[in-house]
Amino acid sequence: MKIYNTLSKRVEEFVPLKPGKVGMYVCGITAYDSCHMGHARAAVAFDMAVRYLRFKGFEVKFAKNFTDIDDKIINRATKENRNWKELAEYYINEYSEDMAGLGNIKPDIEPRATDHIPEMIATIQKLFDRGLAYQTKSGVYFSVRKFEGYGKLSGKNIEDLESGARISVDEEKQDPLDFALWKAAKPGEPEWDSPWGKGRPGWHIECSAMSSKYLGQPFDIHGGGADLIFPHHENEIAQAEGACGCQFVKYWLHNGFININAEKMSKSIGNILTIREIRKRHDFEAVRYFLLSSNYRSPIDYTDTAIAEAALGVDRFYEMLARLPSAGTSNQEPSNLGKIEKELSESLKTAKDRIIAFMDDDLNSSGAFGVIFELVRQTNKYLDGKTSDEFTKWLSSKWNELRSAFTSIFGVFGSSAQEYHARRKSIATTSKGVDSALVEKLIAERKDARKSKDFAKADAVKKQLADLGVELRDKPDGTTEWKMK
RNA sequence: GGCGUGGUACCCAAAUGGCUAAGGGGAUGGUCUGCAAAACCAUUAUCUAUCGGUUCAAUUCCGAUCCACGCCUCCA
Repeated sequence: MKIYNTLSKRVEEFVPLKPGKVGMYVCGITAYDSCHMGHARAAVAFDMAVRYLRFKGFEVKFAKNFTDIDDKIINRATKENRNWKELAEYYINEYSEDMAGLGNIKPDIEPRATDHIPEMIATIQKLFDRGLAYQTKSGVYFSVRKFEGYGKLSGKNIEDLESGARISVDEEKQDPLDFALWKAAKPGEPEWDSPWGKGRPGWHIECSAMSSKYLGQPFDIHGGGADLIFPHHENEIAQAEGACGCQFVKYWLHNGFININAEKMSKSIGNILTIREIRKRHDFEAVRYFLLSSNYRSPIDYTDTAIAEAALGVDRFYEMLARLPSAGTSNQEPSNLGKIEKELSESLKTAKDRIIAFMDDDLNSSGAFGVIFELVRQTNKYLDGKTSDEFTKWLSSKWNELRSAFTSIFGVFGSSAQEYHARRKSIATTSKGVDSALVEKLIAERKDARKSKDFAKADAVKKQLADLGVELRDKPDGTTEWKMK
């Protein structure tokens, strides 16, 4: 399998450091506010990566951190007159709920910065020992110029960075590029003891210290949003490699950004879309399908229309699923197949390998979805024509097999059609304020009208329902199903 | 200014040095249906931003141009 490594800027063959095992660390959140679609995208992208690696048979140890001490947390806590620890705890819980709601698998380890102060202090001490750190009145800093190779991840060189006008000049620092390892305590702020006086850790040091602690050094994969490449990940490398004298991470993976209506999502524009807000309006499978329908490295544009279109794709899948008999499957492929069966059979047999081929090529999820939908069309085509019990049974069992693989890789298409429709209906009626009881009552009225062949009345009721956004489907057995358009 | 990414049909989005340029959504016509819905069939890119080059052959490789976007400051 191949993955794109930001460090080499090319797609590389993935070879773990220890055969069969993968250590993976992804930057989580700073717990000071509700999480937004950007967090959702990063989380889903790396969730897919972990799921796929496990699908391939790797034993994956997956860690994702929580930054629970930071300027932003302190500022917000002060502003809202809350305890900083309680605030962080609150948003960590919210994040965990959001992630579960999106169908992400919980990381094996979720280390928190404040639980690892001694590890960070030890790392900083090593940097002192190696002459890469120095102390000033405001704290301890990393001496960027003394670390050979600074800029290798982001492709920047020190001179370019130096000449950039946006670097703030701090009199205390020996060089404007130097960054804080330990911040000296300010009155009223949380503080810990250290060999350099009371204070708190800088932002970057936690990831270097915690990832190395749980995954060793070097470890296989480090992921995060593309915006973290510089300075965060660059600094992580400098600290970890500076302290250890060995390589930090073999493969660096970065997910692309999400825009909102073609605009960058930012607090100043005021277009932050939180995960919980989205989850009220859309089913998680639609959100996941949307996020996975383009390459994890490309920027994507969020619009409500885009999610609605993704939802139609998911609908299409479950419409097909509902047509397959759930009971009575067979592993025996019948012989004597017609042309349509033969074609379908061929596709069913090759689907898994085609999906794997796409995913092996830098996690090409969109290609993998294409395989599934091609199969959906062929399956529908078969079911529309002459069917045979034997073939249908075999078809069902092949789909079960495929679906279980697909679900384990992407975390979608794993519900039953009934579950899916119930969920979708509940979200749609709630978000649009439609009363299910009223809908049922109107459907009953229409049924009576149809029975007495009063089609004018039946259509009038139908129109009334359509105005509510309700779409009807008359089943052959005389019952009527409905869903929200 | 430095570094980087991308421009594929009405929209989203894969792929590829030559074979019908996936898939989803939309649109139009048809089959089915009391009417619909769903599903299926047909049509919807003689062509992959533009201009050059390499090649027997390029959308795919190289160069230039134009356009869009990201990072260089906290940020998924």
